[in-house]
Amino acid sequence: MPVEIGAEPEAEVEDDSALQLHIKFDPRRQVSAQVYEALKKAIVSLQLPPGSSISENRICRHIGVSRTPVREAIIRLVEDELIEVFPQKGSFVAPIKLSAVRENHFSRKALELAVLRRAAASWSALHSSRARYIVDRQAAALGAEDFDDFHALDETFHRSFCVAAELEGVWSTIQTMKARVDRVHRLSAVQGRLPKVIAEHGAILDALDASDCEGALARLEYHLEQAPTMLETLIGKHEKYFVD
Amino acid sequence: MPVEIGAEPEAEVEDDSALQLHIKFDPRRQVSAQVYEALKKAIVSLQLPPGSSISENRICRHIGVSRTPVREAIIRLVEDELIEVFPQKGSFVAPIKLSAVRENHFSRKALELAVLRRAAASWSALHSSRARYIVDRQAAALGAEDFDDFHALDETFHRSFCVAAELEGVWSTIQTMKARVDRVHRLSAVQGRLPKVIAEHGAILDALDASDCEGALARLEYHLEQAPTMLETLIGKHEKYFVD
DNA sequence: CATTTCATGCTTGTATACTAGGGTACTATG
DNA sequence: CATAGTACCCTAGTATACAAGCATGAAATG
Repeated sequence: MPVEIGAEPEAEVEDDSALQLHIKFDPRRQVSAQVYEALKKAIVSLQLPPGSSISENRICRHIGVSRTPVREAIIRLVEDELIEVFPQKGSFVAPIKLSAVRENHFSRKALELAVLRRAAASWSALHSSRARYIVDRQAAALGAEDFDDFHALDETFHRSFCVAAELEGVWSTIQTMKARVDRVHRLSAVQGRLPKVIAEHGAILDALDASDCEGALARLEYHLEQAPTMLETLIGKHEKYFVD
Repeated sequence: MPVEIGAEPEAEVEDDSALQLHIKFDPRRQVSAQVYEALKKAIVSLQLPPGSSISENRICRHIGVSRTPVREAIIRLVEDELIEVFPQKGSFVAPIKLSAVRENHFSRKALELAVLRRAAASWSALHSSRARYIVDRQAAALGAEDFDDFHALDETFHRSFCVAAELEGVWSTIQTMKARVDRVHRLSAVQGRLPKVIAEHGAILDALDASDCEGALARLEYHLEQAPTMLETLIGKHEKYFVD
């Protein structure tokens, strides 16, 4: 049963404060889509930690819309395995399931490696310069301590391999699995690993530019393997967030 | 329009006849989930061919529920890329998008091969006997010309590798991509390929039983490559189902 | 004081009403 | 006859109302 995992049992106060879903509504777009994006962003960024109550009523009152678009956003987030709904009891941000993290990491690695193998076959100077530009901007974001931008550029970098392989649709699949493990990455972001990320990205591009396909694959695999290595320490520090 | 006063139900050319969604409702389960399953089955089996109108009103009248659960089912099917919604115009069964078929096939192959590599490492006699039992039942289904059962057992067979690899959660990812290409498989089911499917399944198991991991991978890749080879002829025969 | 019972307020699930926009067929006008 | 306008109906998007299940706690009973 989803007993509240609230780190603060004494926090009787409406945790509406945690609901800083700063939505600036664009009336031309669907409300449900905008709610979905705002909630997903808040969950993945751990602004809404695992176990948080996602009451349809609270949210729709908070942002000033009816329950229907909120419900539709929640349905999509359940599909993403980021929210769990218990009928007649409540909806909650899903805990980080270790088996799911393991399996999604496995899938993501398999897909990205397969994509990279194909991208390497048609790698060009244009692809290289575009990717290096992304890495440069990522370094700038790190210097400016703009971590949201850093993560956004990280996605752009990995996506660029899908573009080079002319398999851009595969990226959406990777992204779905990435979203299911990204909360772990956010937890590990404080460990000072970010400079290494930039170096590893550059190393992959070096191998691609040298037409060293196998080397690029090895370096990407190494890069992707870094996150799980520190999983145990993370579990210890944030035990409340995990299950299994 | 030539509106006759007589309101004969049969006077309508409504393709309601195509909506043979025989749902026997289980009141204990959510209506929306049951509608989702029924619609998905009808779409994947081509009972609702690409381009069919999925009017929320028609469907909810047809099965006797309100629009809400139908809407929620449609939302999930949009996520599956099986339905396209055009606001203020209508919702329709998505056409088979060639680029998406190509990319989902790529992803599925990458994932299944990665899973099989791990399954081979822990392959046992028990895994083998279970899988061979599935193939046997598949042969029986083919003999009985029970193609629905055949396809269900086909899924079970491929899933068994995920079970053996202890990556059962990966199956749901594979299944999502499989659903996006399964309509093509249904079109090709008439080509008399089904006996070959059984033989190829057996060949994979033979390699696994012989601890020939690379051989098993090659045979699975061959097996998965069979569907796309006949894609061009299918496009010719059912041109209006495809785009791109 | 302990235990049972019931009232109340929460939750999500479902039904229905309303809004705004697009498509089409008919009509009026030139 | 041709064309432009208009009215109607259909669509999905959103809002609101109602139903049913669960949790909590207070009150009544032993």
